[in-house]
Amino acid sequence: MSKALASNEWREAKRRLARDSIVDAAWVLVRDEGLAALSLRDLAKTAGITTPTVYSYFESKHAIYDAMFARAASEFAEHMTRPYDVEDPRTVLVEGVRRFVEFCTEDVARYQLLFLRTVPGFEPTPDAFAPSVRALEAARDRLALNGITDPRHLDMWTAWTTGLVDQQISNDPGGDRWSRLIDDFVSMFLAHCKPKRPPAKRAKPKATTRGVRP
Amino acid sequence: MSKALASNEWREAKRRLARDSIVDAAWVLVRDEGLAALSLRDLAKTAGITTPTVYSYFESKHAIYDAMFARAASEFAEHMTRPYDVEDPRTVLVEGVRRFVEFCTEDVARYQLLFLRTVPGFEPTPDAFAPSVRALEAARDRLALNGITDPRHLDMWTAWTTGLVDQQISNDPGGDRWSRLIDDFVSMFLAHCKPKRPPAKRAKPKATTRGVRP
DNA sequence: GTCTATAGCTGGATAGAC
DNA sequence: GTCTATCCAGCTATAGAC
Repeated sequence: MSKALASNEWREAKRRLARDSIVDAAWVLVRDEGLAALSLRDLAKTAGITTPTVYSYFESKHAIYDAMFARAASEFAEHMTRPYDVEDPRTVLVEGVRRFVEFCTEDVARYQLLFLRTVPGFEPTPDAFAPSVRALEAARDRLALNGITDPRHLDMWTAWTTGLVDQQISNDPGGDRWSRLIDDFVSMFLAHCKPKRPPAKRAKPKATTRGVRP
Repeated sequence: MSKALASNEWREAKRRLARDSIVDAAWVLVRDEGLAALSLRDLAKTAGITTPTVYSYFESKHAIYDAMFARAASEFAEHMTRPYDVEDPRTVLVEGVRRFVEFCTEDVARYQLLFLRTVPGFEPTPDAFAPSVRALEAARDRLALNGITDPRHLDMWTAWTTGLVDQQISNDPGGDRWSRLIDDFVSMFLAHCKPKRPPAKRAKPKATTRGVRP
């Protein structure tokens, strides 16, 4: 019976690999055709299979977008929570934004799927979405490291970082007209939001934010 | 001959009206079907005509998007440059952001067309685009009123205002979780960017920005 | 699971009568 | 300018043989 189990595991693994390679192909396609231009015909062709075969791995086109979203979200979480090799809290903050901008600008299609919700009727499933929440929590931690725990301040943080990326991508793609403002922005933010004295320990500074981006 | 001329003008006016009513119908449709969901069949039906008739007013679907863009852009310019009934420079600034948020949140489809460029192969023509530039210049003026003329600061301004709108629409549609942060944001911005003393007159503070949003 | 073949639909755009 | 009728391309998804 252990043999049967092993065989099952083997099957599962193979299936996962096949699914992954379809998702690979999907990303290749959307990166140079645009997110909305994804068609199952092209996808099958790029993946080296046929359309019906795609349906034996995903039950619909939305399921494919969901798998793409899941991968993007976990890449995002991984990219943002990777250890920061600096000790100064302010530098950690700056580095976090830098990573965020880097992540978004290096693959605009991924940015669109993850943050802009531009696909017609698509909503990610909670499972696919989960890693994004982790990334937001990491941002909260980086702010807390600087003594910033007010949820309003976290909202201000997500607002300007998001806007920075947005302007960089929309109005100066490939350049650094906005990304070079990061340091200035962080100074402005800390000057306004950081308590002058190390704050007395508070009971439950836990914030209940619903937003997504770091 | 003056009679012939008048007749021509009449014809032109009638044609403009017909075009306008098609654009009306297009906006009605996209507002509750989504921007990408616009189809010429539905559009014709909503406008009370047939598909070929649409083509006698617009040479392609993109031309319709362009007309929609033109209207949105001029509404935007009008909304942002309407007289500000306050005298305090800071209040003008706050009021400007308020108007911007209001404009974007009151019609998300319009916001998407104007700022998010979410329609596949569509790029607005320069004519359609022109009013947006006017709105950006107005924002620059409002900042100058506060002694802020550094182009970098204008870029920071567009970044955070954009991000504020973006977060408000994406993560709290219909609410005020981000829009209520405007005043706080403006304080932060002025504290960091406003010169402490009225600045000596500079030679050519003229900025050369390419961005779009106020 | 994988294929060939195709159903079934919707899209943008056009021909040609009136 | 406006219609009826239609073309043709693209799409998602499925039936059925192997």
